[in-house]
Amino acid sequence: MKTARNTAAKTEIQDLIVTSNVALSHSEIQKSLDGLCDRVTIYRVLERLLEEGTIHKIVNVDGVVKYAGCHSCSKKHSHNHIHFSCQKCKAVTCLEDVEPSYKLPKNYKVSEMNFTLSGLCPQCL
Amino acid sequence: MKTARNTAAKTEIQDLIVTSNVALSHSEIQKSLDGLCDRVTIYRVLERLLEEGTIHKIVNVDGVVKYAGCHSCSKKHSHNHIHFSCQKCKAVTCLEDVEPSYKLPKNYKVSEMNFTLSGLCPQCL
DNA sequence: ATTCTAATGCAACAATGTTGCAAAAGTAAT
DNA sequence: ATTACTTTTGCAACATTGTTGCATTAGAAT
Ligand SMILES: [Mn+2]
Ligand SMILES: [Mn+2]
Ligand SMILES: [Zn+2]
Ligand SMILES: [Zn+2]
Repeated sequence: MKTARNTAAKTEIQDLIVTSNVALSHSEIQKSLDGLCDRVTIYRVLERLLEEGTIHKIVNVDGVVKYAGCHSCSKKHSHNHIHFSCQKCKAVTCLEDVEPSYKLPKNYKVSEMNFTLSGLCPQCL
Repeated sequence: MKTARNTAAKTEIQDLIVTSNVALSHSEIQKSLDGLCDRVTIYRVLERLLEEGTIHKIVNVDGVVKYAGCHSCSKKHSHNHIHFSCQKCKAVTCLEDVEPSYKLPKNYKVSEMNFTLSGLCPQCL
C-alpha cells in the first residue's frame, strides 16, 4: 500500500491554496514559496492534492490553470459551481453558491463541468 | 486602413474549421494542412479569423485550445452556448441550442463565458 | 506593370508541463 | 537511536504550445 507523507512542500502549498480566497496558479505558488522547493515538486504536490480531493483545478478562459481549495468535496470531486475570472484584477474566484442549470438535447453522460464567466468582479466594477 | 487579403492558407484553414462538425486544435489543423504553411502562419490566421468573427475559440477542460465556426455571430462574438467534450472519442462539439441559466449573487459584469461539459457523447454512450 | 503593404517563413525565444533517475527524507519497526 | 523501506525531491533533459522580430513573398488596387 502507499502511505502518504507530510513534507514541508506539501504542507506549505496546501496551506497557501486553502487559505487563499482566490485561485492560485503554479507560477503564483512558486513565487510565494520563494525557492522552498523545485518547480517540478510543485507540479507533483498539486497532482497529489488533486487526487486527495483537497483542491480542485480550474482552467481559465485564457487557458491559465489555477487551483482552489475544495469545500464540499469528500474524496470524490463534485464541482457544479461557477468560477469568475476578473479581466481587470485577474482574480479567479469560486462562486460556490452559483449552480447553473441547462438541459442537454440528446443522450449525453456528463461527468465533469468547467464553467467560467469573465468580466468585472464587484471590487473592480 | 487595413485591407484583408485572401491567401491559400487562410482559405484552407477557414474551410477546414467551418466545414468540420467538431472543433479543431492547432495541431489537428497543422496535420490536415500537411505542410501547406508554417506553424506560425496557422496561429496568425486563426487570430485573424477570430477577429473577423468567422470562428470562435474554446478552451477545453484539459486546457487544449480548439476552434469552431461561428453561426450566429455577426462581427461581435456572442457565445452563450455550451460545449461538450467527449472523454472517449475526444471530440469537442458546439451545442448551439443549449443556453445555460444562472444567477450571480453580487455585482458582477459578465462579458464572456466558457462552459464546457465533459463525459460521453451520444456516439460513445 | 508598378506600387503598397498585408501576409508569410524562419529562427529564436518564453512559458508550461512531463519524465527518468539518483539522492534525500518521512515513517514505522527494531 | 538505528535500521529498513519507500515516498518524495532535485536536477537535467525534453516536449508542447504560443509569441516576436525581421527579411522576403505575394495580394490587390491603380
Ligand atoms: Mn471552484
Ligand atoms: Mn461553440
Ligand atoms: Zn476584479
Ligand atoms: Zn465521443
